[in-house]
Amino acid sequence: MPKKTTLADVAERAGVSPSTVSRIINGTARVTQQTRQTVQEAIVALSYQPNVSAKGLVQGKTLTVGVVTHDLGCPYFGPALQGLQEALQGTEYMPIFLDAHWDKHLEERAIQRLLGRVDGLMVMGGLLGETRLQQIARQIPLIALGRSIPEFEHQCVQVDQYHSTRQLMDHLFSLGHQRIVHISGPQGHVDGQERLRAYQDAMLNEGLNADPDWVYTGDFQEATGLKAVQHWHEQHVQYTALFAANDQMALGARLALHELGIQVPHQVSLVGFDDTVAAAFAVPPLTTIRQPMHELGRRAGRALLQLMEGREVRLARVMPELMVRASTGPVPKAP
Amino acid sequence: MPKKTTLADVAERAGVSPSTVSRIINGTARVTQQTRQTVQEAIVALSYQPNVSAKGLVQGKTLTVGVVTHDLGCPYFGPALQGLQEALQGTEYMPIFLDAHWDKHLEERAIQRLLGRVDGLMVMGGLLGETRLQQIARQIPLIALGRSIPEFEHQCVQVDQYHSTRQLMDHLFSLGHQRIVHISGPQGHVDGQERLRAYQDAMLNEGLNADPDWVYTGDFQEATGLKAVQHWHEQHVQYTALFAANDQMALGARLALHELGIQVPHQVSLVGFDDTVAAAFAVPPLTTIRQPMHELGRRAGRALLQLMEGREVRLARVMPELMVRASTGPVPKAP
DNA sequence: TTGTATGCGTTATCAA
DNA sequence: TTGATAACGCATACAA
Repeated sequence: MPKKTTLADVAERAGVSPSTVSRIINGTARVTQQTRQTVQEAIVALSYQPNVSAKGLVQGKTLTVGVVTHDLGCPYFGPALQGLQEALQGTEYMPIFLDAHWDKHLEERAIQRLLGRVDGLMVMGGLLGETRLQQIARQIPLIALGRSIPEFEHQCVQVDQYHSTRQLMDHLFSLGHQRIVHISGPQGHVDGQERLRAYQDAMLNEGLNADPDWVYTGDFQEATGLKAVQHWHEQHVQYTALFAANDQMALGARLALHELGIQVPHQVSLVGFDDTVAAAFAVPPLTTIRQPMHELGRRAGRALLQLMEGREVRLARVMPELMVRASTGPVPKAP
Repeated sequence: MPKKTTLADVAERAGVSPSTVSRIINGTARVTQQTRQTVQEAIVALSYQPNVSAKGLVQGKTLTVGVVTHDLGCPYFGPALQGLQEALQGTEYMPIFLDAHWDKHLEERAIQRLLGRVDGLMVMGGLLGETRLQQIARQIPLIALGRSIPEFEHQCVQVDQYHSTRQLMDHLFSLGHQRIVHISGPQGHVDGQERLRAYQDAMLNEGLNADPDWVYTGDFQEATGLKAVQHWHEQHVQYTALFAANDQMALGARLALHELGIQVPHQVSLVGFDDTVAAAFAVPPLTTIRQPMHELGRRAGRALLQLMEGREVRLARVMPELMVRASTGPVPKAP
């Protein structure tokens, strides 16, 4: 194992002091063209790599940011992670990702481990309570994606869940649907609850008595969508449209409908939420709400950088877009 | 910003020396029950968090590992990332993920940035040449997932691409298929090339002249699967089975077939590779090769830990499993 | 414009 | 069993 080259090595080779090398690397002070040249060459010749630990220690930073997701493999967060990474491009920061497996305690533990190890934190979704998030926000630069933290709203990249869901419901109403069932998100999930509330309000507003049986509590996984449809089938629940709180469950439901020989959209219209890649390539392509996660991730990343520089951020709420595709159609005539 | 509590603070409060505190935290030496008790309390009371930079500096480690993927949002790698994370659970290591956007130069740059910043490296897939990987492996503990590095085979988590593809082809042959087209992976991708080679060998072995038009060069993205089918349609290429080099392209192809009114599997049988979640929930569910990515990620993570401890690793090749689902059926009788 | 000296928080070596 | 002390590699205040 060859001993790592340090600033001192470079300095020696270039015939200058370590501080000069440091200054050249960081652009902290002006130096003569001459010395700069010599030092640059020495850096290349020795293929010098600064030691992050030392740098971090002296600057009181770690040059990393922490990202807590529900599930690294989740198609919903993927683009957001990429966007974040793009934002970090060109900076000295690198992201550490940890997932919480949809478990509140694991989430807490992940954050606990991350604190004191990163300079900034990003929470994607998340089940943690608002008070806890407030505490964290006071402790460390924090950006939340898909959550609203009271007193820290400007540090939250928010997508309007409620109104876009209402828009989705209006789309179904306009097609004549009245018997609309819903697969919701898990209990603690804020966005999921918003979508549920919008569904309920929309039904109420349309004068449709929302049968409690029409809501099946899900967990955002494909398998649950499948189970929900089977459940309604066994209970002989009749419906002409199914709104799943995310695309993954919608696609699970879609498979179940297929297996039951129920045609989409001729017998049942199907809608999801998120617009994951799989939704666009489903058969038939899924009508859904497009959350521009890539862009949001990038925005969140930039905001986090600002926050870590001590600057203020003021993030605006995003209105997502309704993507009408082939999975929705007019309500069937004869039952 | 309250100044961070340090070892010294804890020591002062507990009335002992910093070294004692350090020893207690790391279990480096035996201490009396008495002092241990006092120190533990001080740690909790001050909610002390060790400074990773300082620790890293003195130990010559960074306590992080780097992971380079093609695409963080890719459904194929998600489970592997989770597995890796599980392996790191309970250790002091945390993962930094960087994606290379399927670009060789970005991959090189990502690795460059990671070197000197992490204690170990994991390359998932990747387009980098073997010689470069060898160089890297000599420099830093390296585990490759889905690649074989000459001289470092035992540091590679490998899945047998060739024989499993042959198995897949045999499945199609046994159903009577002869006109089998293939959407391949990108040029530089080793696994993709293996699958292509197996396809060609299988066809040859079956005495079927593999029309060069039957291979469409893809890039592992959904959209390409769609384009391939459109291309063959325009060229009036006739086929009864389509083998896509991964599930994502298979699902893209599946949508294109749907739009052309071609039934799966009644008119065309469809197979993919990887067994992503979306494949299992496709309509109809996709016949494919299951790569146990979660398990492989975990295995790779454990191996990396061993490597960083200076121990040897000896990873065995994995034989993936053929998942026969509803997207494949007997070759249609009349054309 | 450049060099010297100091300290960041921790672990490890050596005494006690 | 414990404490003092010396690194670790870098940035920076201060001196030249």
